[in-house]
Amino acid sequence: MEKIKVLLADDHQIMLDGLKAIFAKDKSIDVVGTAGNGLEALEFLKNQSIDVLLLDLQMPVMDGLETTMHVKKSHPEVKVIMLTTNDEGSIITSLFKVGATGYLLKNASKESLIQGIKDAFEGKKVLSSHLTEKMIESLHENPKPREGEIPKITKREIEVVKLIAQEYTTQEIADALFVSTNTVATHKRNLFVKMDVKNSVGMIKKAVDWGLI
Amino acid sequence: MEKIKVLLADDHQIMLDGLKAIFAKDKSIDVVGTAGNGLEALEFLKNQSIDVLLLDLQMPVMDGLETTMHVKKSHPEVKVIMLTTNDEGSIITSLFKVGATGYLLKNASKESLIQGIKDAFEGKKVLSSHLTEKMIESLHENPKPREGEIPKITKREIEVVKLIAQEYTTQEIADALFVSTNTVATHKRNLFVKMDVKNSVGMIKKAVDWGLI
DNA sequence: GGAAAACTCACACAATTGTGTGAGGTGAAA
DNA sequence: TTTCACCTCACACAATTGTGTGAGTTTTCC
Repeated sequence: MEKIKVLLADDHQIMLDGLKAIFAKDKSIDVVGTAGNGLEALEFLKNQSIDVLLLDLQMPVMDGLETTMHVKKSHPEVKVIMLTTNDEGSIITSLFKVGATGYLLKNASKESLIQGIKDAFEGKKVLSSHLTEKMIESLHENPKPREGEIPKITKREIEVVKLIAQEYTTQEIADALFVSTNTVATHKRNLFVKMDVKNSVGMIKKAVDWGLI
Repeated sequence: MEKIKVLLADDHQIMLDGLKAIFAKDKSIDVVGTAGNGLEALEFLKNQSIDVLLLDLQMPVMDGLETTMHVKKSHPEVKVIMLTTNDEGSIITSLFKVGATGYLLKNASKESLIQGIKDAFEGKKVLSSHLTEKMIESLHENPKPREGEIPKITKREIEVVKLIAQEYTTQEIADALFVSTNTVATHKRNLFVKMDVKNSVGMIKKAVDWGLI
């Protein structure tokens, strides 16, 4: 089997040494070079092809995010794994948007680093387990706007809400449901009170929040 | 080290045998019993304590979801990993809501099954890599309602959108921004055209979609 | 330094929304 | 059988929104 060619980029020499030591023990990974910042990494790529780029997020001269953008533009086949100390959720979105393949924390175990590189090489997305945790948490936090605090919305009212969300006017809703505009107005009136909002805009926002529509 | 006590629950005997065979090779995992459905699993728990419950989602008599609820109520310390063939995103939310620790696909590798049990035992959340992929994808799909198709919304217009979303009336917006109501009306007018909507409700829905607010 | 884009405002009018109040009918639950 | 939630409707009026048209400033950018 061909070895996986890896380039390391980090502005701390100690980190580079540590990573090299870790990967030296694995016979399927070959560290073909190191770089002190993103710019150096790009230079390296001009002369030599690699499979995986292990990239520190925080670097002077050119940080991980910017480097990723450039690398994916000039060498789209290279898998980029971001290595970082922090675990801000905010950055992660833009990270994958620019084409990164993975995101690992620096305090990850040797095994997960090695596994991460192998996974990335095979085309898999790589996420620090810590991040996975976070994502799961957000998963069951979102659809929970405090169970008990959602008032009872009746079937008919939900129909009205949905039509309002589709930009129907009161008249159009009345026609669609075969009732008078007065009835629709009453439903809206009741909904405003139940949902504690001032107008249709607020209503639709809460409805989305509550998963009503 | 104490072995991890695992109970398997699946309505297919073959599956149970297969799982037992897989775990037999690992010296830190001890399969202490098997069950053909959720009810049997609950019965088992009355007499013997376990660490991890590997549970099939589709089962007669009592399915995985319901079983999880009962188990977490009577034995909250037990880690439940759901095992399933399908990968519907829809179910996964409720799964973690009722307290499941993990969610793995049946076509997962032996290694990931074993690792999953170990991770769960240590209190980590476990997600099939396949699912992780999906989550990552959704991560950078959401904020991308077709890049090019989002029209240019100006700074001022965004301010207006945000205030509308907060149920401000035109008059209130005018006061907040120190401009006349006519100006606000013009901004709204332009926004309706740009965003191709009929009224404020539609506007706020798209604004949310587009990540404007 | 000139064009284009963004922001501002006016005025008038139609359309729609939101509010207040009152009330009749129906089905399900107690 | 009586209560109660839900759905229905009326009428009137205030408030707000949405539209049409035109135009004067300021920023921004080439």
